[in-house]
Amino acid sequence: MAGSVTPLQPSTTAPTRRSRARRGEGERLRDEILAAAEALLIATNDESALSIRAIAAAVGVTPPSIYLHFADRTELVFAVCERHWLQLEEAMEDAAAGVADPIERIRRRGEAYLRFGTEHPEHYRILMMSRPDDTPQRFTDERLAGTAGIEVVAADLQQAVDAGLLPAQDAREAAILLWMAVHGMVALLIAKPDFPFPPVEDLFDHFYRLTVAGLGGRV
Amino acid sequence: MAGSVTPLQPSTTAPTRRSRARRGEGERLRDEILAAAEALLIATNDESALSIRAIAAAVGVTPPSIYLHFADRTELVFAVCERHWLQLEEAMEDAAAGVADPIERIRRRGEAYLRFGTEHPEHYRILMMSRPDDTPQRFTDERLAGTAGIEVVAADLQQAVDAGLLPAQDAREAAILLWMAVHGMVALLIAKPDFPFPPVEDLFDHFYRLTVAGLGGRV
DNA sequence: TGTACATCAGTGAACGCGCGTTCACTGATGTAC
DNA sequence: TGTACATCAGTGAACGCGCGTTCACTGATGTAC
Repeated sequence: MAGSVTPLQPSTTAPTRRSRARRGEGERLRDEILAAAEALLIATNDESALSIRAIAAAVGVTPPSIYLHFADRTELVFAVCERHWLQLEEAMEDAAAGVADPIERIRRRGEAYLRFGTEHPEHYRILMMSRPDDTPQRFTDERLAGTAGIEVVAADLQQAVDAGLLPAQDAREAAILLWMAVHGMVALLIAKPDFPFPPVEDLFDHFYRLTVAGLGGRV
Repeated sequence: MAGSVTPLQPSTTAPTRRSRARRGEGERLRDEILAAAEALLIATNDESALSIRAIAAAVGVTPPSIYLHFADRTELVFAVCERHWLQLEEAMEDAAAGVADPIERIRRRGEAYLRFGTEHPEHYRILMMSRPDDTPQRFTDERLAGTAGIEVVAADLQQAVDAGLLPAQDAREAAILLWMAVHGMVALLIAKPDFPFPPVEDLFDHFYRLTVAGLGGRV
């Protein structure tokens, strides 16, 4: 058909006839590559669609050009992820900002985490569900703890304990437990999208009440 | 080096000089293929190592022979998984067998689930963490619910409610929540093996106490 | 104002790889007569 | 007891694919004189 869409074709996807960057503007391509990669990831919801060739085609450039800006594919994928690391961290921070009750802060962070995961399943998959060997080395574990909000949640828990809202307990371990639990929600929702789960809101609400009660707080 | 091991080489992996099956014993190869696939999966801990060619080599047979018994690669991988589905179900059943207290039964099932996941990470990954499109159609969602123990755990929860051990609640939804939480533990332990998690036993114990308290039971 | 030259963003063609799968075949095994 | 034939477990060679990556190059852009 004449009018049918042929994706991955530069003509439709990329700025018509990309013009070569001027001297000193080499970084422009880098941004375009990242943007195209991100668009591809969102459109296909499939990390394996992020091939050097596909990205190059989407940008409207030949594959070797990618290597002008990234050492290899892994680095590129990492760079794409990095944006989303930050986005996840930010979403959690924003959600908790200005809230006085430490337990409520935790709830909001959890909600933001859940929302991020369900709204960006393939990003979440890459960040948290991919094979360890595929994960670039720079994703250090401290970084991970930070992104997952372990430290801040532990701090909030500690504050709740100090305020007498929760009984004394190992805040860090509890924070890890919460992370694992909310990760389980996100991960299963992503991996089994057709499974007849109850509505996410109900699940999260139930989960939250269960958790707070479990930690010894008043629901 | 003369003595170095070259894996995936039939000579070392497979029965020396596999003899052709006799008439009517065609099924023998099918079993050998599955066994080799499973061995490969365990040895490499990597689903992508399960290529038709690698499996054929491990069995000591040519790639096309695989198609005598499996329609395609997906079917083969599925057949490998099927064994582990059953194994997981069985492990949970065995763990709960003969225990009178419904809450204790749930705990044992959870433990068994956790152990299965940590001991067979790649199997667990395929079953529960892979992309939905990669999952063979026959993995229906009812099947999944059964394997994850949703129904039996829900029944135990209901029994606990009826016995006055827990306050009234939606048993099925609670069971799904438990599944999600324990899945979160397994999935993160698998995906982030280098992360400094507290010892698994501590985590599970903490998790169990939190859960029971959260559900309204006495810890 | 004009020209030679250096710089640098990108190209074009090719490399070798492992993969799933197909196809026409071979040759041992068993069976009918 | 012997032989022709059907069956069936497996083979060997090849297909086309998309991939990451390398290499020598081109040609527009800017700069020095």
